[in-house]
Amino acid sequence: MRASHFLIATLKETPADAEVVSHQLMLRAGLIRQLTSGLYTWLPLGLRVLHKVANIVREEMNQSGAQEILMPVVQPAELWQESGRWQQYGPELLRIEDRHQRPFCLGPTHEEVITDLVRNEMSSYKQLPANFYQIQTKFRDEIRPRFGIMRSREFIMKDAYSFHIDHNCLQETYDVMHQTYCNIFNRIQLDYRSVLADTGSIGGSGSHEFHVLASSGEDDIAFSDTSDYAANVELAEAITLDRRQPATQALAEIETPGQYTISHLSSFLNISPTQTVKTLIVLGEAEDEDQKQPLVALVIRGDHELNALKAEKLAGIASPLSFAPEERIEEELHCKIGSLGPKGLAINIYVDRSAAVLSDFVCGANKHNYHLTGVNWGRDVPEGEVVDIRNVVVGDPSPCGSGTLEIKCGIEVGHIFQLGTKYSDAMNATVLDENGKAKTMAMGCYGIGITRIIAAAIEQNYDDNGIIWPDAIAPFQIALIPINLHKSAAVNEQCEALYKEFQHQGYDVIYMDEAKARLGVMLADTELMGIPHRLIVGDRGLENGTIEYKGRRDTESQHITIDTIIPFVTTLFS
RNA sequence: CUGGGUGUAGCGCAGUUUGGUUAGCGUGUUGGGUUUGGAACCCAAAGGUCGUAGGUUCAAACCCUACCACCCAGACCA
Repeated sequence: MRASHFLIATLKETPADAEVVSHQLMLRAGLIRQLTSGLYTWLPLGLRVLHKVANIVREEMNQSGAQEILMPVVQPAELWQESGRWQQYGPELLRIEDRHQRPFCLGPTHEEVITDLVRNEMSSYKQLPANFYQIQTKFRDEIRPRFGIMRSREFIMKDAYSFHIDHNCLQETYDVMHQTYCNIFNRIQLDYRSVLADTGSIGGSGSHEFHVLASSGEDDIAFSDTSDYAANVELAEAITLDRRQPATQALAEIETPGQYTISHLSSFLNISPTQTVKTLIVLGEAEDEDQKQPLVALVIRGDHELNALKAEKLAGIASPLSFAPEERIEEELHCKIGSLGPKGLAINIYVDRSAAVLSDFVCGANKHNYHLTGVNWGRDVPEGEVVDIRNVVVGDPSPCGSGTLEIKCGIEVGHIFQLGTKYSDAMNATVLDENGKAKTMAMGCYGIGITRIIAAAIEQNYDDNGIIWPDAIAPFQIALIPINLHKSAAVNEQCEALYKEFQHQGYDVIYMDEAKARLGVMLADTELMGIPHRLIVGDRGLENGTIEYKGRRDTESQHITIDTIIPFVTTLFS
């Protein structure tokens, strides 16, 4: 590509409304422009990257045996009513009507459409397993789009859906997809982790997320420092190896005026927050629809955080988890929120494992402005049911049994699920089995955020001068930069020859062929755009028979003799 | 949705407190000239419904009212 025929839309200054690095650099390098909140136009440079990522995903998906299809963005409401999600989905689902006032939606995902297709087209177990995928635009009316392309409303996703006669077959495809995803992220050269994940409202039995590690990530990932174990903090099991010690103190009630938080309380008493517990009151499940939801107490160690996802899975606790209103606590427990404790509570009590091994601890006295010290389970307060309801913290023992946990931020770029029969049941998607009986197919679904990968790759690869693309997804592999093009016939001739040769050999080259462009501008632009390899052709070098090479991450240039430049470039990409 | 912030030239901003002639600066753009190994210099020029609508006033970018858009935090979210 000649720069004279290519929109180089670089910006010298950082646009004011971009906060995270990838968003800033995507705007500055001229990859995207914002149309309105959460909607972006892909400029020529950005689209090149998009295509490279999509092609890698496509190649690996094809390699895995999946078949590419393309489904509509606009979907009829009937299908969503059939699966029940027309009601379940909130305002995130953008609903529209056609000229006949027939209801449609913009697809945030395609389970319904694919299930409808497969139930119509597939009739025998002999056709299974089958895995269909598409690379296509999705629309989710996010409450708050942010971080540019990272969480936009419209985005491009690779989504695949597999169909199986039984769970074993599903597991096999799931494992193949897990490996395929590893292949994809390896090819793009991202620092990523596959982590155990929550299946969320989509249900099913198994799920992994793929996270690119970056400080701007919105998810927290816990890892073992000595094994491969990795899990989303939402899901990571919190283990305690401590044993409860025998009681040594007597129970005492002390006045603690104004001490309503753990940090205030522990500095007031000059103790560690790890010697305290906090009691959180949440809503339970009502026995009848018209009955009030009962209150349930959750007790965790003072320095720990409640994990809502774990808590709402416990028997008798309402999902989604919600804290009890203060009025109900005061009314029914006769105590304000800063002085709660497990002592004498006439409601169900769940105690986190780490809180359950404490002895001689401090907790609220259920009496405004009073706390108890020297508290011991069983002797002073009911034992409660011991469960895992807290977030893991750095230094916790890894649940895999090896090493301790570290926590890093991750950007979710892929997610694979075993759906089971949730959609095939609802939509009656069956095939005949070996006995000629109709059998509901088991399903898996597998997503990759194509556009999000681009932002994630930048978050992981940039410096003060701009983006540093991994070779596999760079918009151009090589920048060819002439010096004094308008004056030097030798430079012109050499560049044209090299440009033709690179094209002939199939390299993506951006030839900075604008006659009057200044060197500094060309260097700054190609660095900002993140072109991984750069060749400079100037009279000075040509006189010595050399061309200058510099890799985007290199600190020094190399002078390569002209007749070895092609083999030299070949070795760069081998 | 709640809270905070911002809307003035393509981009980054000043001017608004205390209303007053022709709305500025940097950068970018166009034309001309001098330059040419890291965003160069000189000259000239184009480019503005001051977010929108209404109001106050002799006079509004500036004061008042309503609305809209975008950004940030939270909540929410396969």
